Amino acid sequence: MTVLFPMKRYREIGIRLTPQRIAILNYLDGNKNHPSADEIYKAVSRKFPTMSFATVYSALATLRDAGNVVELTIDPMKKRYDPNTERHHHLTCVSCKRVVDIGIEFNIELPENLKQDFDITTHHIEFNGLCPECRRTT
Amino acid sequence: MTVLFPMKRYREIGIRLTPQRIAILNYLDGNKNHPSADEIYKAVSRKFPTMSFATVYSALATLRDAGNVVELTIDPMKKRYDPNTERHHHLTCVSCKRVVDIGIEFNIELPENLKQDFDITTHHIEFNGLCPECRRTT
DNA sequence: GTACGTGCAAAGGTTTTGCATTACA
DNA sequence: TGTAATGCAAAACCTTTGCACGTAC
Repeated sequence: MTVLFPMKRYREIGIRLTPQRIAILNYLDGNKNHPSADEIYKAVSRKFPTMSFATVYSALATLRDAGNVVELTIDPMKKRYDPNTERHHHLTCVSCKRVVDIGIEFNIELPENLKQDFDITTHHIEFNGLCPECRRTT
Repeated sequence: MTVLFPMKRYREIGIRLTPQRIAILNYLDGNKNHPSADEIYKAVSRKFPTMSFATVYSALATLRDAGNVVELTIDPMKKRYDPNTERHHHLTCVSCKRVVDIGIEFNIELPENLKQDFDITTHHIEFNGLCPECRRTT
């Protein structure tokens, strides 16, 4: 089991590195499944039977505030977490319901009158359609 | 109180027009506030004291399936409903938390290799920033 | 040592479900 | 009249909170 994330960096940010948080970070590192808090809890508590929901939620909130995970609002019923903090977009496959990364930078050109009215800092595109796997088998 | 939506159309679609549904449709018609099920319940039950949550939820699910309202997944804690079914985007104001329509058609140009991999049918852009009102007072 | 994280249980908020009753078409 | 919607209550989910205890720094 390799610690793939920069532990030193978390200390610098001021985040206390507890075994539970290390386990969560290890689980999330490179994870492309956009897991929910419950899925993270289930996975991590396999190796950490005493871990509680409250700890997962509080750890995720801390990591979110520190900018180390992104909270996704794609699923209507629960939050999902993405360790990839670089700007990217998501496709929800209407067939298998999976959430797939779309790592393309689109040129969202705002009309001048809109620029004058709104002060837009970020944007996130939610695509719906078929993922490559489902497209092949349909 | 005018019935502003095409009642005949709902009959044609096969949706039964109950007084409760008419009240919900009247409340939603032209509504730009993207209300939650709870807000819809509160507003409609003022005129309809016997109305229950279950009725609101089931009516909204029916209207969503019939394509008459859009279920928005912008708010992490609850679904919001939009009677505007034409394609448009949304800005969540980081200051007042309001959800504002962005009625601009952006040219989301998909790269060729992406087009070959994915079969994308729709997209929805979530903007974050300041709405015109909050921008003025900040 | 101290501030902060953890674990447990309980509560809060949103949505769904089961079932008897009511009413649209 | 028959099928579908309503109303009520309870349950199912997801998330948050309070508090005593434990631990990273």
